[in-house]
Amino acid sequence: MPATAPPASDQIVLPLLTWHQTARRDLPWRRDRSPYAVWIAEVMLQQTQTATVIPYYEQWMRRFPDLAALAAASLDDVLRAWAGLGYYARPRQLYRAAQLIVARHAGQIPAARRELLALPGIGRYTAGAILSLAFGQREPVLDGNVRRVLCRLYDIAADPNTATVTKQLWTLATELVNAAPEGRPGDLNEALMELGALICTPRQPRCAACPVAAACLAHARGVEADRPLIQPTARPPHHTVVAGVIQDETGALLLIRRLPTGLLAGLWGLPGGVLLVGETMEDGIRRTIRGQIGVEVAPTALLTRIKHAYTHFRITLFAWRCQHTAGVPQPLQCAEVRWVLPDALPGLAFPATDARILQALKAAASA
DNA sequence: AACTCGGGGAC
DNA sequence: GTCCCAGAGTT
Repeated sequence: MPATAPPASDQIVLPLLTWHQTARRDLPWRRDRSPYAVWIAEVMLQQTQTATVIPYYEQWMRRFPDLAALAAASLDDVLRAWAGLGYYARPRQLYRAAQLIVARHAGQIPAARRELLALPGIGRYTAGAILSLAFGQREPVLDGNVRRVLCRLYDIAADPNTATVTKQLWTLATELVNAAPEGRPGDLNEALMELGALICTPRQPRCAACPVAAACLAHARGVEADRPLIQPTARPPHHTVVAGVIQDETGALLLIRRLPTGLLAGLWGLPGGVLLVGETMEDGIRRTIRGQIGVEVAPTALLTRIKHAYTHFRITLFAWRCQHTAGVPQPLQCAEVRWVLPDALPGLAFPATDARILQALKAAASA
């Protein structure tokens, strides 16, 4: 009997919990439901897929096994553990929050929604996840998975990212967690997310295996493939970026540390920048490096070319070997500049692009 | 409400 | 190539 009306919470909660008991994946952060473990995992999982997070999470928990270890670390340690995972405001906020928890909450992660939301990097979703998964509280979560699941179950035909629909979805998520049996709000929230990850997927949802297909309004209407409604997105701009690989006679590399705000904040990298329209790569290298660290260089040979997509633009990055011809490096448009021997590179946090250039350099040196 | 902020898995 | 992921903060 296909659904003809929006499902009642009771039609969803028990089938979902029963399904979840056997379908639930064994993920590293599910073996430890301590507030610290949940917090770290949830922040790492923000806009980041499970498979990407797993190795970072395991390494992080070895390096910073509890909140005291994180609070006692240096920001550089924290950024290095995060390097390559993206959205680098996250580790900075995690670190700041750890210090605040020590100062305000005697080192214990607070179990109150208001206090969690007051911490940097913890928004409505992450607060709900910590409160329900670690503390067993009846608080809802709404992430990308739950958003999609709810848009299908209730056949919400409007743009799901508007404020109106988002509010509606939070209300639905609240109703569902309120209908969970005593002591099961965390399981219910996890089951909703797990359903979105395993069954109610963005493309080709596995409705035949879905425990709540009978209650799903979009499925009954045959429109599950069109929920949630997607709106066309503009193509992001493209930039050409140049970077200089500058080595002195000892083999040391000239590296910069990025400013503490903005893109890739606080991470290390090669000097360089975005090419102007019509500018040659050689001119661009000389100009950007002069402005960034006040030295004159002469590009000699192209080392490698890398294509990379950021959130709002794409780049093609050309890394050139350069001769340092004049000037003492100084941090004009960066936080720091330093000559670094190859052995010391593992001690610095690099974004993915710079890590790839350094890998190419290492490969060329050993060839 | 619009914009910023990475990187990669899956198709 | 495209879509989108256990989102949060700023303007």
